Amino acid sequence: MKLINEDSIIDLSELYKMFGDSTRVKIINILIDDELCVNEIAEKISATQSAVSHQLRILKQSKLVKYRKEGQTTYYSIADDHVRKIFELGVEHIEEL
Amino acid sequence: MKLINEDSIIDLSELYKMFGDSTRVKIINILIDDELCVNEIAEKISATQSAVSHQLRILKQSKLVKYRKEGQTTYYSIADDHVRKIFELGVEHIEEL
DNA sequence: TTAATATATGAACAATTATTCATATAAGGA
DNA sequence: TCCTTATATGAATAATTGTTCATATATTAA
Repeated sequence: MKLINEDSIIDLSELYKMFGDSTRVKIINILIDDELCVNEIAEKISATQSAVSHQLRILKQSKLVKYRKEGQTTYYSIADDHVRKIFELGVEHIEEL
Repeated sequence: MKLINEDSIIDLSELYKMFGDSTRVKIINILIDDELCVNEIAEKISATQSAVSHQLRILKQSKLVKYRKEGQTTYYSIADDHVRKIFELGVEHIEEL
C-alpha cells in the first residue's frame, strides 16, 4: 500500500465525512436498493423535509447520490456501486466488533 | 442488501466519522504499514504532539489503531485489515472521480 | 533525587456542521 | 388564475468536534 498525497487525504476525509453523519447514513441505507423522493425519505427516516433536503444537497455535491426530476417530484438514488461497497464494508466491520 | 437497524446506523456513522477528519486520515495513512511512536507521527504529519495524542486516543477508542508500550515510548499501529480495506476502498473511490 | 524525554489529558477556545424556521420556487390541478 | 403539493434554500441557532495551551504522569538517565 503506497502512501497518498496531501490533496487526496483531504478528498478522502471529505468522502468519509459524508458517511459520518447518522442522518446521511440513514438516507444512504434506505436508498441502497430503492429510488425514493424527498418526502418518502423524510417519512421513512423520521426527519423533517428540510433537514433531508439539506443533506441530499450535500450528498449530491459529493456525488454519492444522483437524482431525476419528474414533474414536481425529485427522485434520489445511490450514484454508483462504489458507494454501496463502502457502505457494505463498513457494515461488515461493525458486525465484527 | 438488507437494511440495517437504528443502533447499527449510529455505529456505522461513528466508524466512518473516524475517517472523516484529515488529521486522523493522515495518521492512518502513515500507519498503514508501519508502527510508529507519537512523536514520529506528529513530525511526519506536521501536527503538534498534543493534537496527535488526542486523535490517537479517539482512534484507539474506536479500535482502529492498537498500541504497545516500550519504556517511555508508545508505538501505534493499525488495528486490523478491516481498517486497511476501508481506507483502500475510499482511495479507489476518489481516484475514480 | 533531579533532570530530561515521551505521552496523556483537562479546559478553553475556535471552527465546523446539522437542524430548524421561514420562505422561495416550481409544477400540476381546480 | 389561484391553490396545493413537492422541493430547495438562506439565515439563525444549536450541537459537535478539533486544536491549543498548560500541566500531569511516567519512564529513563545522570
